[in-house]
Amino acid sequence: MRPSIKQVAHLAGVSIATVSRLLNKPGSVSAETAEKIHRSIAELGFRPNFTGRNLRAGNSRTVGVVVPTLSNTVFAQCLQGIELAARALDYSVMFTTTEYLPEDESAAVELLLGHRVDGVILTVADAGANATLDLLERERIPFVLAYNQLADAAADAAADADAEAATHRASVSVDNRAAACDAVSHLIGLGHRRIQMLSGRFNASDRAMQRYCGYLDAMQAAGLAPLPAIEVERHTLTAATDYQQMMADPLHRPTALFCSNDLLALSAMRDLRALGLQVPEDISVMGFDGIPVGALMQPVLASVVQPSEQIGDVALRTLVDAIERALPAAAAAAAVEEAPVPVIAGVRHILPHTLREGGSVAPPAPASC
Amino acid sequence: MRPSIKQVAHLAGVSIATVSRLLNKPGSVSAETAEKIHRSIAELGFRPNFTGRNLRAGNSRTVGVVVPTLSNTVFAQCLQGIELAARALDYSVMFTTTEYLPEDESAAVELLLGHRVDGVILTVADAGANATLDLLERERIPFVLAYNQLADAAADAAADADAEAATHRASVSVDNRAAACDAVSHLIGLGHRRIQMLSGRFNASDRAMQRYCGYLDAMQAAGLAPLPAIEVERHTLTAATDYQQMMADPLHRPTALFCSNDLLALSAMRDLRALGLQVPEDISVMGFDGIPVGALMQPVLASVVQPSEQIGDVALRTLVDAIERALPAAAAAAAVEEAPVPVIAGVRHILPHTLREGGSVAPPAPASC
DNA sequence: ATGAAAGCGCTAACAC
DNA sequence: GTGTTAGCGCTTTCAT
Repeated sequence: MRPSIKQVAHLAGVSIATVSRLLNKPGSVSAETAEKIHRSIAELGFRPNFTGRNLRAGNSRTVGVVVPTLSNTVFAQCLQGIELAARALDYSVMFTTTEYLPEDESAAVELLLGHRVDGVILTVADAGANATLDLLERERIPFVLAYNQLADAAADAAADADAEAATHRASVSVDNRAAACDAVSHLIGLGHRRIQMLSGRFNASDRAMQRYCGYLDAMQAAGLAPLPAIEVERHTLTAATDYQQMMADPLHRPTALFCSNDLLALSAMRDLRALGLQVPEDISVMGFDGIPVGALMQPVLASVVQPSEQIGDVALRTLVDAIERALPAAAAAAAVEEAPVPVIAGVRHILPHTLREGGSVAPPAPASC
Repeated sequence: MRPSIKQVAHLAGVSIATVSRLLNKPGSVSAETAEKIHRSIAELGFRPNFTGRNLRAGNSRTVGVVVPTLSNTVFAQCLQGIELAARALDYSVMFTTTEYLPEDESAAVELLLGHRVDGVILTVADAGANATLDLLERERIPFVLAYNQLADAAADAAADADAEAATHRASVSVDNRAAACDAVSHLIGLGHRRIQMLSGRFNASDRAMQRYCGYLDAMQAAGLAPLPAIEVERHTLTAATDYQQMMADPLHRPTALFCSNDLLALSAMRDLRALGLQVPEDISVMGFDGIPVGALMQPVLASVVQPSEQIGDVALRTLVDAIERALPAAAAAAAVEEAPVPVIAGVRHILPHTLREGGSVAPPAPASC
């Protein structure tokens, strides 16, 4: 076994309480005993065991993170932001993936709960009706959604009583609908009229639907006929033959594609090339996410840039805020035998998005208009 | 406070030991008590507290992961592989980043050690002489290196006594030197003779140096004059004016660039375009890593493909092997008052690399030969 | 300033 | 099959 506070105390000839005190508030022990203890610690190579500390304290200074996958740069960057911020605040990060499987969301959270994380940051398939979030709420574990964008309080109030709870939930995201609307409006401004949205599965990502709404907003505002979105699985279109046929027809082919994420946009560009189409000459492609490699490509992928690392950073700081605000509250509540309310009251961070212009987007060819 | 095994026992009218038994080996309690206990668990929403379990058991079923950054897809994929494998084996993952700062490596590991992780997977700047690895070894915490490639046992034996220790260390990687040699040989086979290596800082990544050695191997085997590598910071070359001058000169300009990683290759291609050079017509570019987006680009980025997710998978399984092999050993050793040896004896996994051909590489223009 | 002791949640002997 | 008890490493009253 590794040396514990006990061996240190023994070697230094003091009680374990004194060692603990030195570790926590060094001011409260005399200089000479401190000296002795420090020597013992060094000699034994003692390192405080967080497990013991956590058990005693009832908190772990650890947050759990649940994202769909790390294959999408967006989530990797977000996790990066979370980790950086966590380290700065002296928190540790326990990390899990769901592979976009809603049933894995609960399993992941259950595991984190078993580890007694102090809070959770997650990106779920659908933040609207989500058993995992209900679980978190029931357990009164602070959590913050990343990328999932909660409906605003006004909308909630108009809805039924269930929505009430959602009002208290926290999320950090861009305004997906407005951002998508901006992107599509940009295409319209360039002269495009037949704009097709290509989207990840709506049931795998509520953002996809929000972005489609933004597409509808822009089309309708311009008096254009919106098209139904094409939902695509696994970022490859090669199997979608109906889609290929549409693209093959120069008369009905859209002049611009708006993709619900950059991976999709990149794959689409690859597929379009395979079909013999040039971007942007034959068709423009606009992405969403603004992943860094998009800017290295030729042509540069035009895209809505989300501040992913910042989303992680803000999510973590919001979460820690809630955790630490809950601490005194919990103590007070315990005194009156009442459940604490560590849920985060309606913090809906909307971070600014930007439009990255790029060579993948250009005015439509005159013939197409 | 959350319900503990104690409240469950009380509500069910049994002792805490019985509850614990039901949780661990359900066979050992009678059907009716099991029923009662299950009801109490459900009623209270009880969830076993790993902290208590870990404190008692002395292990945490948690592994620590330390990588330089998540901004590089390679590490994100690796972490993905680790997480998947960990979940399958019922382990949790605690994750940290070093931002390529060697001094952060130790800090990260110290923190993980405080959490009493059962083992660590890490990618360090330099696996050769590394205080962090020495610490891990001293603490007898199993660890596995990912991407860092340990020198082989034969080389160690020839070296001094210090190298002995390294023999027992585990690593999972491709054969960086051979892979780089393959890549450069491919370029040579295409007719290139002036091949320039562009590399990340040697002191930030020992792989960079190993890959440079592979470059040297290939050049020398072909009887060509190797060029010193150009070390580049932060994946952008715009500041390196001497480099720009070299590129501007069509006579002395290399006909091919071999980059120590794909991000660098992509940045280089962007910079070459800015200089008015065409890839591959004016110059070929070969990368290393085989990040997925490379295959979506036009031209496709030719690259050495590392199986990053598999590296993570193998690293985790190797680690867990070592952890669980160490358990009985530790118990036995404790009996005879001797230190256990959970270090992993010289497991050097070399995973196969492949060469992804792509349009970024072509034979040199006749004039350049 | 320091020590003694209780207890956080859990498991594993050891009784019965 | 079940209960009693000790103890994992730590913090924190409460004494002194």
